[in-house]
Amino acid sequence: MSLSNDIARILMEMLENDGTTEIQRNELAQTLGCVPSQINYVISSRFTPEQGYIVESRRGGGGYIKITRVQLDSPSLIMHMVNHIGDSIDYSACRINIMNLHHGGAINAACAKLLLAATGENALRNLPQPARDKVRASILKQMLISIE
Amino acid sequence: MSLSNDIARILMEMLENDGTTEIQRNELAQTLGCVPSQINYVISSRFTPEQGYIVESRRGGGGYIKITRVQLDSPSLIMHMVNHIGDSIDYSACRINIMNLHHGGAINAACAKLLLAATGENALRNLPQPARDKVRASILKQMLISIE
DNA sequence: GAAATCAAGGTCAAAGAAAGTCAAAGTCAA
DNA sequence: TTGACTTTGACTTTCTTTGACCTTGATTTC
Repeated sequence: MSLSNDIARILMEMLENDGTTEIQRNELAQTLGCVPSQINYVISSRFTPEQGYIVESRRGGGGYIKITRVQLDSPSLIMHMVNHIGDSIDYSACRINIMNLHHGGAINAACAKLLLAATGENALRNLPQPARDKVRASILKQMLISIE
Repeated sequence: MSLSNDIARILMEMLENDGTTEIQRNELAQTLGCVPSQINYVISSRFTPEQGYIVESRRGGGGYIKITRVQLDSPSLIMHMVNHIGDSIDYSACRINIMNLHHGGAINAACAKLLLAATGENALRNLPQPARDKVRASILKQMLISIE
């Protein structure tokens, strides 16, 4: 199998315990005998919000990469939505989706308000159009995945 | 873990009691086995006014460094922050501000998580740099305004 | 009492230690 | 044989560590 798949499998195993893991990129690359940026490739291709992961990192001395699997408890409306957003979404579709989540009981009113504010036309006003809907999709996904 | 994080943790512990502590820089550096200016680095990167600390010091014989956690008050803190964000903000300043609101009791944990997700580097990844920090500022303000 | 000395803390820039980005080159299946 | 996915490595950015030198306040000396 491919190197990327191996790395992905290893990361999955690390996540098995409590759904979270913290690695040193260079160290892991060393033990796997690959180039460090390969780790980034694996993460960006297989540990995305769509696949239910949150990734945080820090550079410099003592730096790290932390991966967290979100626990999809119920047949979650939220994950379903994350997977249907695609890489671009306009304001009205976004709004409708957020409302649906709210009415479906997946998110409360306060949360819905924040989602609407973050993805609204005002917030993204200074972006020209192809970019605006892309960023909106990205923000929406990151926010949804962060809701537990 | 990094030396700086250790020092920060130790200082936090010292603050736990009554929110204030007074250290001798050289002495602390000695017991930690680090160079004295490292203490300054930790303080200037993690105990700033932005993060809710006041630092006072005195040189010369009997010198000291005193750190005080400032008591953050009302949710009008939110409006104050909105007014001081400006039209551009980088990720680390943004994160510090959000944490600050959270620790000050102006927003709860769920809300803080959403703010962090919406303004994080992952969410804004596909924007090039001057735009990224501008959009971040815009999103942050819209979200904060929507809260109260 | 002024000058010298000692005892702190402050500043800054260079070097080091991570992680991130990007594009070129390789692979492989349809 | 083209297009998607992988692999690699050069270069960038961010955060940390270190040390040489500076400033300030207290104490001692003359």
